[in-house]
Amino acid sequence: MTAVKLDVRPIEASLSFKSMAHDALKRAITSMNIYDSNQELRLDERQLSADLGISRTPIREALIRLEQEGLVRSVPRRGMFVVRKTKKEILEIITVWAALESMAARLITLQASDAEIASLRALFTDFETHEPRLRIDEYSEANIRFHQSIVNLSRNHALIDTMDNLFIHMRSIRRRTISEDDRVTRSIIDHMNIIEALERRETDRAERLVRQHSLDLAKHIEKHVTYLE
Amino acid sequence: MTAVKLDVRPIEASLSFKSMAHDALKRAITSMNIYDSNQELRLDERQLSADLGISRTPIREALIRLEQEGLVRSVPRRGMFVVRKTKKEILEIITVWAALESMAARLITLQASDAEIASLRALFTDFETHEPRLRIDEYSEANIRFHQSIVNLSRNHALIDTMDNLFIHMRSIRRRTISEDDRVTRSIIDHMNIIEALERRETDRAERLVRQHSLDLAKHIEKHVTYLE
DNA sequence: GTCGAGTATTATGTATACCAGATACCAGAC
DNA sequence: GTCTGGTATCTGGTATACATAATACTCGAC
Repeated sequence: MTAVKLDVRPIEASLSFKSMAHDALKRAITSMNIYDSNQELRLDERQLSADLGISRTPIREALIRLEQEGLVRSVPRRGMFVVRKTKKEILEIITVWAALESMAARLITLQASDAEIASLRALFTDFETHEPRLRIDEYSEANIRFHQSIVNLSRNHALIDTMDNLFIHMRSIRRRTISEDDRVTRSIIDHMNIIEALERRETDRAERLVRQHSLDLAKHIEKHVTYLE
Repeated sequence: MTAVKLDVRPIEASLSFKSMAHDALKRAITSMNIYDSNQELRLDERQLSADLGISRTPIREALIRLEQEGLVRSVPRRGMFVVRKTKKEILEIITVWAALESMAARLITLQASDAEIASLRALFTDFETHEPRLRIDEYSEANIRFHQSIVNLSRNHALIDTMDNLFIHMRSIRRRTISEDDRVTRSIIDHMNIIEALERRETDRAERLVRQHSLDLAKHIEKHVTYLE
């Protein structure tokens, strides 16, 4: 007697309240524009508990994860506060970003397939015929996808995970700065140069271009961004 | 009537059970040699609760932080397990390490004072007259301090924090590999070259040397380390 | 009206209770 | 003896209770 083999998949086991609360809070925090107001943004555990319909325990556990991710800060006996990054901190993050993404570029020239590199170019084909400045939101999204693709193509999970964490703090900034000055044109030129270097497997040049592209953003923010303290 | 100004410091407010449990567990995990046994290393919350003399709540919160740091992994409804990094994961971490430390070297050439750079050289003066291979433990510590100093001199807190996290997983590896082959001699030569480049403010060369030094460690581990799965 | 001490209230930190899933154990069928 | 299914126990996930620090409020002195 032999048992029938049913084609079933494992049940999604990660629906814990803790992780759901984490996702919900993360989304809520990243989508709110924390730099508009100047008030201290305290998170009331009981309030969140009521809003999400679960007890404080999983919410506290979610908040601790958010704290490690740098989205909130715990002040003992006072509560959790949404973190507002200072300009200095943003610049530091971009510097780390530059280090990691330029390493990703190195790895791509050494390990990625031609097809994978070609997929980067595909992200911008839409904008060859249309003026990107007229479709700034779309371009901004393509821009973000470009940078994430570079990281992902590195095939280095430690690097990908570390960048994900930094990315949280950068997304809003990138979207905001892309519409300033003539950064769109500059950005496209940079990207095309980077792709070219990757295609030609010019390891050092690809690394340098990616690093410089990020550090240029840092310079721009340092000089022009005023809404950070 | 004017109030007297007493010279008092803020009371250490971070003596929460949560943070104490975090420290205790972190120390316990990093000091145990997780690669000696092959068993699954599960952490029993109630056991820890009894051992530390506090309730499960702060222990769970400490474990969540450890999970974010990559020291333990939570399996839903099963518990927390001490993470054993695979060889592949260690190599990935070293690659990220290389990216960050080489960026730190860049920053040092651009921003650090001569005195700060000189302090790096001082770490090794003890070993100029004495044969380092005979004092391998001391040299290993100096070696670790050297790398940490480079990171710290970058003055970039985002970078420092990120590296701290990676460092947890590297300390045991570095100590173990330093005694193999003739890596000590190689290591000293590399370090001296790095310091020289920093002193001369040769940004690109310093960056390249630091990166290569780390990637060489990766190559060595890839080729010779067998105790990682 | 302003300041300050004392009190009430609120919210976090911790402990405990409870529930449901996971594991271990046991008994019966074959 | 081996396998299957049932049952007890254990353990993590969540809810709740409680204690103490932090805050808001009140009221009286001046």
